[in-house]
Amino acid sequence: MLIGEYIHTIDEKNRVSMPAKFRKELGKKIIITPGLDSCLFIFTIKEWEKVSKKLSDSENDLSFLKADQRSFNRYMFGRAAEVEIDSIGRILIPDFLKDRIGLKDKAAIIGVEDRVEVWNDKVWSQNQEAVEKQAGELAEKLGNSHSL
Amino acid sequence: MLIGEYIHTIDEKNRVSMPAKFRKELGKKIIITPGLDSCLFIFTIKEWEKVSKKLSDSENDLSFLKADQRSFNRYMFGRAAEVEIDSIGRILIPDFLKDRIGLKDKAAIIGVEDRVEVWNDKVWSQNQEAVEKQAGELAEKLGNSHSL
DNA sequence: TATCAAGTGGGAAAAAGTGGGAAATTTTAA
DNA sequence: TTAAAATTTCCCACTTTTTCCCACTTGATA
Repeated sequence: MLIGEYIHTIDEKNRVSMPAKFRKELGKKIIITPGLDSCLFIFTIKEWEKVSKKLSDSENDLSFLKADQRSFNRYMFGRAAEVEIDSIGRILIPDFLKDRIGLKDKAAIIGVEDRVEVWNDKVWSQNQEAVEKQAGELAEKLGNSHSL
Repeated sequence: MLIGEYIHTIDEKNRVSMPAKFRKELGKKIIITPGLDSCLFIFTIKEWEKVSKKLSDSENDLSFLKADQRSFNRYMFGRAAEVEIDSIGRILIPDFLKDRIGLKDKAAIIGVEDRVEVWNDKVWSQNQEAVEKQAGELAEKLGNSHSL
């Protein structure tokens, strides 16, 4: 399971070290996509196959016939990248994804069960401060809606 | 799987480089057609066969009126072109397709699972900015309909 | 203090993308 | 029908980006 928070440098070549603790589970290749909220999602190939199967949809209709589907697919596939983890554990973050979440200098790399998230470190810490305050409320809300 | 965003130059001879990452999957010949939402669709020959079968199959459940289907098929088939990828990975975009989406200088070339889309780069980025704002909603909407 | 693992930085080689000239082909006009 | 003009195709060369490899730094451990 992927857990924990790591703050790593992003260098001028757009490289970031994956935390050593994540490497085994992630394997050699990963998929990096825009996430929801201002972060990126990193999936293992296996996990991505599950996700993309669900995205590409319904049996044998042509997915491009529905406007909503087109928009969302463009967003998730069009702005995704298959990335290799290099021999010493680094990945390359494509510019278009880096720009999307305002990455520079430092990235917060977060394990969230079966995926990894990448945040601008400042945004991450602000976000956490905010969540901290509501954590109690959130737990109750979730608890009510699907019996946590 | 075709994924990712690439911004490439379109030169005075109407040539554009296919992203190197797409070339293997696309093969030597491709079909380029007008797409939906001010872009062009590029299919592999194989994928095109699937698509055209589904579009022309009267048994399918496209929820189109017949007359509409005819019009749509004229649109997709009538203005499609078979194009070769040259020895260094470039394609030629026919003028009538180029004009249709206002291509000049820079093209955004997008992998969307099993097709490639070609956009005017400005139009693409505006489009994505808009989608970005609704991504959460869209995810929930699609998530409800087929349990993302 | 020596050693090892993890993270960071940078140079050199390779690959990808871009531009343009010349040959081949097609079109146009006499 | 032929020659000139225009367009298309093929090939080469330059520039930029990416990839690969090596080395340094830091911090934890024995």
